Amino acid sequence: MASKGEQTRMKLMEIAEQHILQNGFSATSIDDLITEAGITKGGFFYHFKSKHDLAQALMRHYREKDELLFSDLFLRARELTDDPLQQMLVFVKLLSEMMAEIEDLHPGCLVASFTYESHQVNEEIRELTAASILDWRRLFREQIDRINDVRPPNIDVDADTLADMLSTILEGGIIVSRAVNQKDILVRQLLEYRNYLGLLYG
Amino acid sequence: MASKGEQTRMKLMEIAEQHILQNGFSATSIDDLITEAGITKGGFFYHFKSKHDLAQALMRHYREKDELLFSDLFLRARELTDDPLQQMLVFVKLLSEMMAEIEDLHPGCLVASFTYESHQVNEEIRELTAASILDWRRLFREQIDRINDVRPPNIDVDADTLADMLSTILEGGIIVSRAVNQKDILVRQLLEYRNYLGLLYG
DNA sequence: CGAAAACCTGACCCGGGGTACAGTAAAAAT
DNA sequence: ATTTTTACTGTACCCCGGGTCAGGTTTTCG
Repeated sequence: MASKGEQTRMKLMEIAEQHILQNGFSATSIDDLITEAGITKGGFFYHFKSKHDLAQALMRHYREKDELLFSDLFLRARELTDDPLQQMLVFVKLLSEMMAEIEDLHPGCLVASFTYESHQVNEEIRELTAASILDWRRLFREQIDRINDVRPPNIDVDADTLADMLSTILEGGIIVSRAVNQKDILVRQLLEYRNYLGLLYG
Repeated sequence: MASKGEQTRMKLMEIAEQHILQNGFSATSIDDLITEAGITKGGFFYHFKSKHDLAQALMRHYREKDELLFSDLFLRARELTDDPLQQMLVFVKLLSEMMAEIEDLHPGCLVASFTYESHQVNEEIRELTAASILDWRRLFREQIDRINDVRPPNIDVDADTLADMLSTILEGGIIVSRAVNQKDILVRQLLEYRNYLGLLYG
């Protein structure tokens, strides 16, 4: 089991994620975090040597977490069907269901948070946000290549662009959903991506 | 011509927009703005009664500006063709070209900035961000309705969702472009929306 | 049991941020 | 030309945030 220190560290990271998604990185004060975590300033700086250090740890952690999540959803999709297109359609469906099931508040993404505060974070964090997006591109693109191996698309599209489109709709859908305070918009947008794939390969 | 006060006010708003898009609202200090504008703190508070007041003025201004811009692009599209679908395709094309032409830095959107700092801004600003998105929905939806009047789509899609998809791709495309530092991604994503429309009504 | 390592406390520093306001210069109005 | 309005300047205030540090407590492990 996790040591006491690891638990506190994790707790801080979870609290920080929520704060950053609602308030942004700059407006997330260490005071807020430690108050909610029930520790003191010294305790915070025992775990993280600075606020940026926390942000880096956060990005690293959620990059891994997303990789695992997406891989898992693909695995589940591949158990249901052998057709790459169907697998992709199931993947997006599962993803949309996950998004719908986030109970409290709206879904958010640290990549977007840090991107809109890019001048407030250091180079390592910017690299991590870029790396996350490129992870997703690679993962989605692999599946799209598999689809293309089975049957060509009805019109000529760039595989990377089609892969990025899913990230784009995720990030954009989150913003539009939150801006108008309607959670179902994100789900609908993801399903619209499915429609596009259907027409492209149907 | 604009009075001296109006000019300074505008200058402050322009500087503030850039700062907010790069650093976020919370990290945008009044000191930064007045230094760049060449005035002092007192001068700032002559024009805006608070930082939030500036943010509200900004959102109001850019909501109007976007409305005008989008309307203008539609007008230009309607001069080129009478077919509603072609008009929409031209509109998106013009929009993508505009985005490509922003010389310095990457495109950004205040709606996204404020959305990811929603707990840092007041209710009026949140209402203005929602109103902006709903403006776009109405504008895009009107055009989609015209397309549907001419010919039905090949698959059943919700007109509002299809309208929101353009906002989604815009917002998402901005984030993905900025995150990986490749401006052409946004353009490609917008063109992908065109492809979708093409397949949907082709 | 005892020592070493891990974990945390709480007071303090320092710079910066938003705000207020009294006074001043420049522009506009009469 | 004089008054009035507009557009500021300069300064002082207070709080808040990131970060430091010397020491205290709790775990872990031999």
